[in-house]
Amino acid sequence: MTRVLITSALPYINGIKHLGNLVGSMLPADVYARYQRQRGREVLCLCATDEHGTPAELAALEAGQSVEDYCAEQHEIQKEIGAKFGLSWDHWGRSSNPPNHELTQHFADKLAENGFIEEKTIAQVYSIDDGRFLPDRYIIGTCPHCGYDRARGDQCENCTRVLDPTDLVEPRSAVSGSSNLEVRESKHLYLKQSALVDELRAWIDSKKDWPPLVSSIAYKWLDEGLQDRGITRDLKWGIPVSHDGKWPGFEDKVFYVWFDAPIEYIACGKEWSDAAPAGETRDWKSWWYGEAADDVRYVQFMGKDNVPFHTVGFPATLIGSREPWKRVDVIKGFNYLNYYGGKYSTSQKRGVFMDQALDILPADYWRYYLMANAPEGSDVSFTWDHFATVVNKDLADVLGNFVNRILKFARSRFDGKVPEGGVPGDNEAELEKEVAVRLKAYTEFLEELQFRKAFGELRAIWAAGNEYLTKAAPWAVFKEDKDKAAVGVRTGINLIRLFALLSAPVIPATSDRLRKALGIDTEPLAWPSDDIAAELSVLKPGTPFEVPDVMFRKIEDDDVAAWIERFGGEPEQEREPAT
RNA sequence: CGCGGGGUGGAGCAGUCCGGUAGCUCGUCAGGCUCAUAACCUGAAGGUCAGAGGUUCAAAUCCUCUCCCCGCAACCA
Repeated sequence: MTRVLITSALPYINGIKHLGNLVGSMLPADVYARYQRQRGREVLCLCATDEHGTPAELAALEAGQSVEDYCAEQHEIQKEIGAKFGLSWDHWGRSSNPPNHELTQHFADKLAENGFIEEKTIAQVYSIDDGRFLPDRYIIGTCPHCGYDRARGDQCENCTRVLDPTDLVEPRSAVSGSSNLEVRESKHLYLKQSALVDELRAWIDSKKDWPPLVSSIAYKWLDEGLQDRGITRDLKWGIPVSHDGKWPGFEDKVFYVWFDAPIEYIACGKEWSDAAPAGETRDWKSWWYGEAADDVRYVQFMGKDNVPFHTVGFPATLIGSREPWKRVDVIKGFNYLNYYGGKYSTSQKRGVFMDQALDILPADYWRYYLMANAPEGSDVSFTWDHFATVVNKDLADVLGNFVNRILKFARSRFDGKVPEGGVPGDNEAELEKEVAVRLKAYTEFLEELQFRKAFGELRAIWAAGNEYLTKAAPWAVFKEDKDKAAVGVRTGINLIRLFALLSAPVIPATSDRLRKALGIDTEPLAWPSDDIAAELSVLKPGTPFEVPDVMFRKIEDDDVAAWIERFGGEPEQEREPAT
């Protein structure tokens, strides 16, 4: 049987992620993993914190902690929030853990053996007062073109011109503000991506089924000519370049975060193996290496900003190792979720972060909204109005209310048990037909990773339940034909079971509640067969059920107003004067 | 000419690869039902598919040009 290996772009350690990060990588990876598990496939879903790099060091500095303590703490915080969101990864790793050290150094060694590593000496800005080399963006000064006094060393945000740090007038450190800077020579390792262009192109050419967003970004990089890429940095926190007597002279350097972060996908597998409970054997290498991994289908999820590193950078590392490491089969890239058309901004208190979201409403509200409106085709704007509309209509009115209306009626007229009597007729046949068609489409869309369309079908299946109930109208036929009413109610309750199964990948907690109400929460969570008639008669007459509390509460106008107040909404627009 | 994505009824989107009377959700209006979270079901109104030109019996869909929005532009992750 095919095994499915799933990784999500690693969230950076620097603080709690916002909803854009969530919907672009971790959440779809989880939804897909849950779906595949439910299909009975063997799934390994991995994620980890990406902990190296300058921002981590600076965040630790600001927090007054050592970078080790800071990362350890943030790792746990993100773990907890991920769990609360129902993210069901099989292992939650750290790019700073020993397996990644070993593997990253291993890849560097292999690349060097195969002639893909080159040493170059480059000039970099060093801040004497900060005691560190500064990446371009951490140097600020006056733009020589437009005079903007807070231009960054890589680009002026005001006039958008690309800059070199040495272009800046009166440059200073963005860390301390110190202008005590100097240019120092520093020796670095470069990955000769240029030597791997043909192999990369041949590999990408073979991926006919990649989404346009992904292949176009990949080809763009290849077409523009791949530059060799520095894979080391002058930092203290990271994976040491010098090891086991290799790379003398690099004792003060670590690998660049973008070199070691994707390798953590593999190392995370090893962490997962190492963490196996007593009595359980986990073989990470069978997922990642050689012929043993031939039956593995590897799917990666990420935002579009990450695509180049996964289509070009990381594959170059794997190819250049000349070892048979598993390469990705399908990359699912996402556009951005914006907040009211603008970027999320922590400093301006605009946007919603994962912890705040859960503070407002349970995870399933967010999971459904985000996946049903995932930024697949283009960037998408989050607005509270839209969020409220989707939650109210789809979750509360269509799904939640369906559950409520059928169970309450069944409780008052049929004694809290699935009623017996009667045989399915035309209404049921029509329902089964529609559900069969939509289930097929839903399943195909999930396989194809087309989430918006998939959850459009799921919604339509929920709506078909209401449509059916209106036609069957058990409340109307109850007095003169109790058997007919029994068929309607029995079918309705079985629809709830079906909804619970089909909805589990996206709203797992709700699915649990529904299955608990029907007393089937201890059964394994399977995917329904295409025999809908059979699926709708699984719960036999006499089966007891409970009426759960309201499944989804409605979002009121007052809520929306309060959230806009709290998080910031649409920026005040200049109204055109009515002339 | 830096690269990519997008511009479809009031809002959000599908359809564009493989041309053939413009589809979905929300909103609006009307009707039905009254089991249910003022819910659900049915029907209707509303679009010259950013603009211009071209190919064709026929274009949202192919070609050319223009305009607008968003992202990226690789020592930021």
